[in-house]
Amino acid sequence: MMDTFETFTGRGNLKTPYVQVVFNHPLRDSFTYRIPATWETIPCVGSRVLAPFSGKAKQLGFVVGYTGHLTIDPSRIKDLEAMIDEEELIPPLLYKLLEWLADYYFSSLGEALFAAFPFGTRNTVRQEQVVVPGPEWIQMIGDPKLSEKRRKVLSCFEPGKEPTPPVFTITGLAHQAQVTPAVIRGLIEKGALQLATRIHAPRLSEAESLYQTSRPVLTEDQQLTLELVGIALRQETNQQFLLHGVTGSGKTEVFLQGIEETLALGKTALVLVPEIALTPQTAARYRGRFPGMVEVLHSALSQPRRFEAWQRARKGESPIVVGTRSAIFVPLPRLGLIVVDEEHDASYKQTDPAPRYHARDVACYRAMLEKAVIVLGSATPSLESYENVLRKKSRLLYMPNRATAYPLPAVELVDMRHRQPSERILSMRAREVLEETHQMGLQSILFLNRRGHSTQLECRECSKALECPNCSVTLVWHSRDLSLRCHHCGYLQAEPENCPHCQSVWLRARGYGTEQVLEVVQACLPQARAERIDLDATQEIGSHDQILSRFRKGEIDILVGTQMVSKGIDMPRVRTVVVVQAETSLNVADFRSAERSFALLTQVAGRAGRGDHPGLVLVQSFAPGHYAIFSALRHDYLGFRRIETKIRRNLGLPPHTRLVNFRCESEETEKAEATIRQLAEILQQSIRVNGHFHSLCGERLSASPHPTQHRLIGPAPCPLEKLAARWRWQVLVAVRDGRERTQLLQNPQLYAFLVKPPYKVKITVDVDPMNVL
DNA sequence: AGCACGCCGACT
DNA sequence: GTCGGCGTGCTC
Repeated sequence: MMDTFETFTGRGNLKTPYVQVVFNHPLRDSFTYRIPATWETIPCVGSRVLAPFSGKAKQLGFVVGYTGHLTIDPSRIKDLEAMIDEEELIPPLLYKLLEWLADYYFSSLGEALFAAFPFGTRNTVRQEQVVVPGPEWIQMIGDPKLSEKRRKVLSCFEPGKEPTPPVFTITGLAHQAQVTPAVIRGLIEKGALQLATRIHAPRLSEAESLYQTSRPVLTEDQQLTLELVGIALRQETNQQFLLHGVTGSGKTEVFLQGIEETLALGKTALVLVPEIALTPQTAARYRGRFPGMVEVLHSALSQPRRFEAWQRARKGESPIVVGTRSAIFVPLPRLGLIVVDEEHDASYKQTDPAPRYHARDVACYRAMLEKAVIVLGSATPSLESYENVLRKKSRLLYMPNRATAYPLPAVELVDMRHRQPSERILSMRAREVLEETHQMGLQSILFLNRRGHSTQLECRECSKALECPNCSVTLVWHSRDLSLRCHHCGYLQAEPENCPHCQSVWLRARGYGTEQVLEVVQACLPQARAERIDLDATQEIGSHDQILSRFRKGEIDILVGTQMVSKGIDMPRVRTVVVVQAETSLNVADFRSAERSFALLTQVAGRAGRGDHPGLVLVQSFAPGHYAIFSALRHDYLGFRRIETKIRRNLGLPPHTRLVNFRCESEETEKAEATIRQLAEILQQSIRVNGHFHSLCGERLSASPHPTQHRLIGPAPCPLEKLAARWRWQVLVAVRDGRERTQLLQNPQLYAFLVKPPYKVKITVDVDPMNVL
């Protein structure tokens, strides 16, 4: 397929009348279509076509190649319906990247291509109708008999009015002039106004002008780092850097000036940011520095908007793109620099629909193909990225000093094992500090990674907790509407009067979440204005951004929240951060839970003391001896890494190996289990180590006598055994490197099993999975 | 993944 | 008697 691709990227010279097309479904086969004889040009590889597929449906597909001879009965071949893109939508290098991606992450090429082009199944080219003055405008506005309403509309286009030149949509103009759209249509008929099509109207937002900044003076760390990145950029070869900078060391400024150098070389730059961090402020900082040159791509954008932004990037009209995970596929021409900010963040890994890719890793491969420089930035680099430094695949850039006036905040541990009953949620020390901070006229943040009021409702008689009927988790009690909710499948029920098991009326709430923390704060400090920011609050009150901007303006004194407070808050008046229960994320059943906890604690602590006051961080914990917690207290990344790396090595887990997770789900747990055992059997057979096979279950972790190639972990029920009424089982395979992984997945017996799974069982393959064990 | 064809329950 | 449930197998 690749050689035909090389030959026929251009068009017009095709001798063979058939194209191969893939669709957005898991089938790996391409489908052959005839190019209608009437077509003057042929569609090129990486462009979209409309084709009749499966029944009477016309489906959008991507052209992936051409062929002259048919392998199936010619009478089954159908004609293409239409050509959607005149030119290739996916340029050759990006196409190559996606072929690699489909192979690496075990998805179909169609899924990969459609993931890179996330604009639905219809052609989304949209041109906006705008109103502009028509030929009769001058004469009409000069007419003294002109009606009041019409005059209002026409005067919107007088010279000197904002915006210049005046551009309105029909509804926009109607709103501006306080008339109905009918008035405007009347004026269009008269020729006083006319319609024009506009592709795009970039406007400088308020936030943007707020952040319009000039280059600040760099710290020594920043200067050195920038110099090294600059040298790499000028060499125009692929080079990978890991920028390890403490919170507040000014990584973003390095990125900004790196982009400046990139643009000066006539190249373009791509910045990836994690999902939650993409508050308008993040993008505004880039837009402010490079007005009119930045496209922002994220999930909240409407499809037409996203498509427009994508097109402008593709045509080189906007040389900078800032975006979340899927922005890694934006076809910027002459890509010179890729930045992956907060590279350790798990939201870069796509979990649900295939392809289950990791945008950071895709970025590294893309940088290689494009001969671009890539900078991964983090205050708490992932072990994988740090390992790449040790293996010389990547170069370390270290910024140990804060760029702000104050050093890293003092972190104080509050050992909750020795608390009074009254201090169940907030220790006396925390109450003191919150009050003191409030009296100083400064702000505080309380962090707890758990929504709701109480984590469970438990019967006092039979001591059973109420569980979700669809998932294997307890229901969380929400005080707002006295409801019980499942945080996984969205199940909702009213608080019951009796225990469903023994009918007892004695139900008690146990465990606490952000709702209860807020209650405690309000009870302790009634004089302070405290509010909550979590998924529920953003859905009830208003957007995440609204709450944050009120916090910034000082309308809120104390903010209680989940992960949402850990990012995107860079506010000078925050003195105190309280981590309500540091070990919550440690209890998650996953081998990365320590790493995630450490990163989260470091991240949250970094919110304090960014202005003119030294910061103070209180960490309340029942497990203060855990290395993730004590390392975070001391801002000791390297110490943490040393311990964690050793543990992972002993267990044969990443970064020393790579994992592939095979998951089975079914309505019946027996079916899922039986299937996963069959799968494990196939995997076991494909392990060619003279019968040496190491099963790794729970505690029984044995070091292998000789280095084995692959090793199975499981099969076992998934950490979330039942989700949305489906039972889940998994088996993990640890392989040493990418070559072994390829060998494993190319086993034809395995492939056959995966493509045709048993009745009513779904199998998913997750390469480099994030939430396992 | 969709979607059509195909064989068994509660409705006009 | 039919409308429609979703089980299963195919899609150039």
